[in-house]
Amino acid sequence: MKQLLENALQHAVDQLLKESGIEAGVHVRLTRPKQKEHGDYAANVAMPLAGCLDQPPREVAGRILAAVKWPDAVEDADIAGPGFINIRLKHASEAEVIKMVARQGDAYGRVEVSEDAEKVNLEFVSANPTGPMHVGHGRGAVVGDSLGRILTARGYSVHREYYINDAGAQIGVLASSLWKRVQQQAGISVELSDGEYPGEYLIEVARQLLEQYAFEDLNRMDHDRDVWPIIVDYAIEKMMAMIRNDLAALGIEFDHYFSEQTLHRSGKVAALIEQLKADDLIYLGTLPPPKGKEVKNYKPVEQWLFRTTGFGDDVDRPLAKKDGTPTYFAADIAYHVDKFERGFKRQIDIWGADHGGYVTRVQSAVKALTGLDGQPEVLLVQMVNLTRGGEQVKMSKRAGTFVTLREVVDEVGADAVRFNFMTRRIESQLDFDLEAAKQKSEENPVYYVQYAHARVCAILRKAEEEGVEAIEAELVNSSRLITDEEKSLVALMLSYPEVLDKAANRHEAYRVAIYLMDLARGLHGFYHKHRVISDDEELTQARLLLVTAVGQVLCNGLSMLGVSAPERM
RNA sequence: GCGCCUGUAGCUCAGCUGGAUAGAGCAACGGACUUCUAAUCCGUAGGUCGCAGGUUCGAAUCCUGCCAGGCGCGCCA
Repeated sequence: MKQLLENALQHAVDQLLKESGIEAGVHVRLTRPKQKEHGDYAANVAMPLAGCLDQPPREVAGRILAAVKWPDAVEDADIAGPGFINIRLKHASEAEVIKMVARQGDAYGRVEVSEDAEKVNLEFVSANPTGPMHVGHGRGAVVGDSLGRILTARGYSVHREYYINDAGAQIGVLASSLWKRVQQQAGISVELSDGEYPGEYLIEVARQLLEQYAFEDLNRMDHDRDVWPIIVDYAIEKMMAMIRNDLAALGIEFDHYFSEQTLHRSGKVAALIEQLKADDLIYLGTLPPPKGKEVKNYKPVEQWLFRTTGFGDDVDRPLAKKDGTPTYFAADIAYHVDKFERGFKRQIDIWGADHGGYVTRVQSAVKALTGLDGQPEVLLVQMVNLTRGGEQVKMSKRAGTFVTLREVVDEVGADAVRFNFMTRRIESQLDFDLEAAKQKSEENPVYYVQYAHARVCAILRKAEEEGVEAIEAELVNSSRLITDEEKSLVALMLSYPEVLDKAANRHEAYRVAIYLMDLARGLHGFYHKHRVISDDEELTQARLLLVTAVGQVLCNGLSMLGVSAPERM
């Protein structure tokens, strides 16, 4: 509908400009006014146009109105305020949305995936396989998963990937931590060193390892050549199993878990470095000491530096040590280039805010190597502060007092975790209160929305009990829906596809959550003011279809967030 | 010191590719269950949109400077 109106207006505007011999293109954009006296849609084109044409805005608006050919659904349009064009739709045609929802069901709001759908690689979570995920990872996971669902609904071909950092120093630390736990299990007295992973989860892993291998056998083998690979592989496998399991508890799955190791083993990282040398994109140099931050034992060291400054970065970035040992950055580039080679020209990465400093350098490198501009599109998700009853939950990785994502999901439930993480823009830090998340009030909006859905179901059950049989949707007289509450629900449902579209285009999945809270509010308000089932048969049928449609849209929206839509609460 | 993010009601947040009287919820106060679920609803009250300039017919929204908080700043990821 919005699109139709915009086209009609745009046509009139173009014509007007043509007549006046003005080249400048003015783009029509419609908004939904907050005040309903301002109509169903409003356009402000006359204002910017007034400047071009050197005429008062209201006069320009008049000329536009004279020239425009409205679609049938338009009741009337008038000029208001400083020069807004307010458009009113024939209400009956708006209310027909309830039939559209009935026809389309789960598909309402979605667009069909076409053959030539744009391929998008969506990388998220990518937590290091060195321990359990924390709530911060959870936020990224939920945001990424929901965005994936939304993009899919809006016709993109989405490929979900998890990048496993299973190479590098941290993996060595993980393995040595596990080895010590194994030794401890065997009764040998060793202490974890500073920096090794103290979490108890490794004790359990050590136990399992010893069920497969006798300690004596492990101890007899050559430590570096034979035992170490066993320990390393076992540790990574167990950590990833735990992570997948925890993600599954949130209803999150990936198409592909991409191993960093494979990039090294296949020689892609080494080849990348050679290529960069050949292209003169890297050079042996020394970086100045970082400013403002004390670096203990700073020593100027020669490294292979990537010329990212040529692509918009502040300083060149180290890619490998002098001896050629690659840094994680080299693997990271190889990974994104690999995505490109697999045909992904759109890459969306969801990272924690603490990785914000790496956006420019990765984009610079990707641009240098593939020519892609602004890829990957990185969404930085801000931190989560975990509180309980308003008190900060103290966490220390070192002390092992660490609240894991899994513990939080088990305590408050996946639906509450998911919805709460989606109610804020990713740019704002999020206070997640464990007590509030369990409470059943508007402070915990997930129940508010779910309750609205359950309430719809209750009405439909009641109708069935009373022997009221719903007639075919197309036969319903939707023009009976004339109260403010009904109109407001109709308008909200009409805007659902627009909300989804905006959420997809701007990568702002939280919009769906905010929308659902509005729709639920509309439903609750309607419920208290009007009865669905009454003696007026025609009205009953119209309202039954209305609430059925609301229930459907609530359900559709909740599915975008991976949250369930219960029929009873 | 530099970069990114944030600053809107007592609290948590929407509104931010400029538009009409800045919105919700919680908390406060007052009401609504013989009715399709009160996990709900209705009403009252609550604001120098961090501060100061600028651009514009019009600024919470864009630009600049400042203030405050978070994150980050080579050989970890």
